[in-house]
Amino acid sequence: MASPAAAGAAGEGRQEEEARWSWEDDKALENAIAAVPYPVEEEGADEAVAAAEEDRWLEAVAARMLGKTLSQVKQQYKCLVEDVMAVEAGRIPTPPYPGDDSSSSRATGEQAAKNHHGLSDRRGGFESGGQGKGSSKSDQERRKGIPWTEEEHRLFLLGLDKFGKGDWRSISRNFVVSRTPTQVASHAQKYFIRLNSMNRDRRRSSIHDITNVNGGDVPSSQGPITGQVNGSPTATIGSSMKHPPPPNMPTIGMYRPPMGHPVPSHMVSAVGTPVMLPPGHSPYVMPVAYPVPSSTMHQ
DNA sequence: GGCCATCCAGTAACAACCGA
DNA sequence: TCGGTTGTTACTGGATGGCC
Repeated sequence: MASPAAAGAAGEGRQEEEARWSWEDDKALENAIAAVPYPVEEEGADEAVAAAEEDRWLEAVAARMLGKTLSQVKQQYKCLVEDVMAVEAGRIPTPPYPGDDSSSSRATGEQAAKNHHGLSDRRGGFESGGQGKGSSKSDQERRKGIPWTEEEHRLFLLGLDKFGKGDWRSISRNFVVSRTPTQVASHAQKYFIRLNSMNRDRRRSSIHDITNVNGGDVPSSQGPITGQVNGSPTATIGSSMKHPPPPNMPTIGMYRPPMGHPVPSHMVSAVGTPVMLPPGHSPYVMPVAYPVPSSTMHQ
């Protein structure tokens, strides 16, 4: 690494600061990005105008970043965008998802999309490994479950918020791309069962205790998967929360920049959230949420 | 319009894992 | 060791689309 002395007086401080961009800083940036609505880009808008809009947006984001300058935020944001675009272009491989042995078969958005192209069902044999109906129990050992990560569960909640209960296919395709619709449905089943039993007595902590994308706990207002939620099929996380997150604690889902905008639509995952990894990890991308270009979305 | 095939979501049962 | 939690699988029934 270049020494601060060699870097020159002007640049060294900045570079040092950037080198110290911590996980907490990333988290703060994520929240800031989520909190500040991205300017709506009008069709046919001048590029200069769009750039100015983005500058203003970045200023607003930077204003929320205590201890970081505008240039630092811009720099970090730029890195973020470049990393994500690099991954999208295939220049950076998506890292294997932790604990997911099968990620090799569905780690990428392309493969995930392929898996979900009407072949995701057991009839279509999406599990090329062959544990569908075709293979008997005796033939194939029962597949060990891959625990859902907190991140996946949050994405699941976001998908639930966006598509509502029942559209597991869309949730799988656009949010939890590392899971099949069947898996999402199964997870949802457990989730709602858990929610239902929450009121009685909570015994052991569970990933299903996370009922919003901020990781907070919300009194159960969800109906069981077997019934509708308060009479509304889409009355789910976020929109229907009894205790919506305060303005200064934006949910990831709130960050929904307009589709097609070059920066946000690339730097964020399909869930509309910047994907963050701890410093030192390269790409700001986790296979679970990336990439799902809008053009590949169906339905 | 009726029939058929396919897709898809929901559900129950099962097995593995884990904590008290 | 036992019971709770979780993920997977098998099965069922409704919805949808194509064909006659």
